[in-house]
Amino acid sequence: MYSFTEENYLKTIYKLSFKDGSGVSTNSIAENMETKAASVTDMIKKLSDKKLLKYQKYKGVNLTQKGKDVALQTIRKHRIWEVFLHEKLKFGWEEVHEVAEQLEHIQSELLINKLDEFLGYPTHDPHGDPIPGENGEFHSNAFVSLDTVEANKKVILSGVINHSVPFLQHLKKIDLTLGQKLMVLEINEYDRSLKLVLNGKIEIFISNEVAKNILVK
Amino acid sequence: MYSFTEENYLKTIYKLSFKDGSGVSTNSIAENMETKAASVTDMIKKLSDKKLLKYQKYKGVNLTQKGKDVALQTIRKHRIWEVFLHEKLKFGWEEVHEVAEQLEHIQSELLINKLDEFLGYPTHDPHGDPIPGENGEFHSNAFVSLDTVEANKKVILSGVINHSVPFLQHLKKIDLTLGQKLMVLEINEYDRSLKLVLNGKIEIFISNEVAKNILVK
DNA sequence: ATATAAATTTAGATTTGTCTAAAAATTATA
DNA sequence: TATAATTTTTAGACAAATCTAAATTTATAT
Repeated sequence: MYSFTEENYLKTIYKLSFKDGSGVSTNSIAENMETKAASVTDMIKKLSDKKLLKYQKYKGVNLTQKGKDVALQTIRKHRIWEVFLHEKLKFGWEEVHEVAEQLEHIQSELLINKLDEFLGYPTHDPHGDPIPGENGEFHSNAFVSLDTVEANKKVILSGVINHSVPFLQHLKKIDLTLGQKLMVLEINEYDRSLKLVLNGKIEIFISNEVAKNILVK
Repeated sequence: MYSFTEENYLKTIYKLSFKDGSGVSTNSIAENMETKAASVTDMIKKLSDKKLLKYQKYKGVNLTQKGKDVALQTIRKHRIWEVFLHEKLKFGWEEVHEVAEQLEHIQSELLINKLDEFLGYPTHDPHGDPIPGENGEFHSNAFVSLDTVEANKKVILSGVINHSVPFLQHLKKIDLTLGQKLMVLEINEYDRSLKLVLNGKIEIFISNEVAKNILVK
């Protein structure tokens, strides 16, 4: 239906429309896709012709409903594959993204629906991001970042903001994983670093930088 | 490493080298890949430049060891994915091929090895075709076609020669599946059609045309 | 308000894989 | 063996996605 490249553009524009607001700029897309602005302009014209987005010269782009649907289905496929890689094939959560970037473009409705069923209809991927439903519905999860949690409150690690491999590796190293029960024991006023208790046992320290990028509920 | 298209050419040439013998012809490749002879000539030059095959104008092609390796790894991936689709996602054996044609091009050594482990290192795909090992080793299975089996001999359905969807659907319809225990009860001299016993219970009739395309051990 | 900087688009070229039509080589046939 | 038929290759073109360099538009700063 849509090419590998078209799906990637739509996915990127969809994500940027939250970060950048409406009217996503050519340069912003180019940076995110690691390509040149001229290439983006070309592709935008193509996607505009296909009614996947609205485009006015020099004014940036906005996805149409059709464009959003394609983006959401691609994101859905990506996240379902991530769950498969993590839960069934035991990939680390820092390893799933790269392979899912390829798998998300496999074209087969049947495949993704059967995979979804096989995995027990997961609602979140291994980074805590919600998985859109078949019709694009989102279970928006009201997570808060760990640096806003008050002391002595018990929470569950439910997601990350920073998805980079080094960050995820660091969390793995200090034994922080999704679903982990934890409690903020102490907040250092000076640098807003935290002392945490994991599973009511081990105590660890984390910087504010790390806390800001962890989501809990 | 190699493109989707390059892998498909190598896979096709590899298979044709058994059917057609050495010096696989341009036309033969074109027919099998549903493309034109001129396109094949172009691609052959490219693959030859990359030392994946030996090519002499008007004389057909032969894969180099490097070319065979790529073909075998692609076939390995294809068949492992077929096992996954059939065993875990409950795809019918007539449905697995099409999706596996896409999945076989996902580039990740780690993925295919972890998937292989997850599936318990299968040796054959859902059509009974052997799965090459990581180093391209084949467990060549000495199956025989059902039309050569003598009466009253117990055998196990171990593969098919015809891989077409209609044929596989027909076998499904008459309850013949891989691993099925069966015995030839009677061979009709006139048309060489067979009466079979399945699992020592049900009796069915099959034509010689069907029997020729079933492999047993 | 005008000059300068930054962002965006256009023009023209490149790569990959494909095609059609024509030419050349090979094989089959009379 | 000469001619016909078939196969294969070449030449030239096209679509998708990309790029560089130049031109144009918009934003910013004095």
